[in-house]
Amino acid sequence: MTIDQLDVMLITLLTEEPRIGVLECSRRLNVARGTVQARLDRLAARGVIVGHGPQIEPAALGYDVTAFVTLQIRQVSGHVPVADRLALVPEVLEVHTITGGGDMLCRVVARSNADLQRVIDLIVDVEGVVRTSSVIALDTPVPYRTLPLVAAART
Amino acid sequence: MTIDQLDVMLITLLTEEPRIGVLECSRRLNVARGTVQARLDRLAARGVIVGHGPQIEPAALGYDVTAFVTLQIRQVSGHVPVADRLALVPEVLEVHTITGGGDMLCRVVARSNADLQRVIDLIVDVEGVVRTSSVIALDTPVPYRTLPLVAAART
DNA sequence: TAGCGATTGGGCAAATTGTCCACCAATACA
DNA sequence: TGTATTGGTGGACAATTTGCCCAATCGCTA
Repeated sequence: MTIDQLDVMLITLLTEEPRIGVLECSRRLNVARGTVQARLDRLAARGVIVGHGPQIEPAALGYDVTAFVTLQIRQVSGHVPVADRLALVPEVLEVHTITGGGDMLCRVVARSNADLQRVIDLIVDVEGVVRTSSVIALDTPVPYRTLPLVAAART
Repeated sequence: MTIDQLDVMLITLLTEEPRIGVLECSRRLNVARGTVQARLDRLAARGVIVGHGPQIEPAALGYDVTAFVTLQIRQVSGHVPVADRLALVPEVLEVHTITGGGDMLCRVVARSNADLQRVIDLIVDVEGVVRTSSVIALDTPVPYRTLPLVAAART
């Protein structure tokens, strides 16, 4: 939870140029290689870095349409079975339970607006879903990022 | 845009075990090393894989609260200047322009509910923002993922 | 049938990794 | 005050991996 300047620089460096290895990092940051390795191990152990996997762009796969779908669910059986079934839909990228008028919020993608209808129909058909309300993301002026947050979190 | 079985297996493998290199991938998938390299280059060139950077968990940095904030903005000057100023707030992780009653949707994080108020105040203070409406994410039964989508997109 | 893109299997030098070690400085603690 | 503990440094080593080259083969299509 405590992040210092070196951690921030390390994360920033790896975010901007993921291909460079530990050795190159240590050269760029003017520290010993062992230090970089230790820092990365520590960040991973603390759960700050949860993975290094490839980041996929759905639009490049033809899924140009992103939408946020708010669900109202039948409260009786709880939200877990609903979430489990939503997870079976590939186009559902994430699901949250939320406060406010709705019960759940899903991010979904689709190949087109017509295809979005199909995806929404899949969601509506999920047992326990009473009603849905969708908004389409027209543009994404700020794509998902965490670097500014990391910088702000430094001690 | 055309993804085949091998691409899917490669992305899956790298997502699950990002540390393994190209050579190890080729061994696991029973293909030549050059093939794996060529596939990765192609996926990157096509924009399917947009990065390999470390994935950061905001909660591990103390940002336990996630919220979605819908904004109504003064339409006159457009949304670009608003988005630019929102981008200056580290706790704003992403911004979309949307259809429906609201004009923009932001994902924000904060250290606590009280801290969320501070972040929302920062957003309200942005020039052009007329009104905000927030929902807090209580739980995330399906965290962000793209693997099922990748599998579904295969030819 | 000829051409073309993709894949294969191999080879090579250079770079990187994983894993040790001893040593030093700062800090916390009894 | 003396003593662990922690984090960093700099170096060493073998083993592995990378980047880059090549010629041959395969499947498909014009």
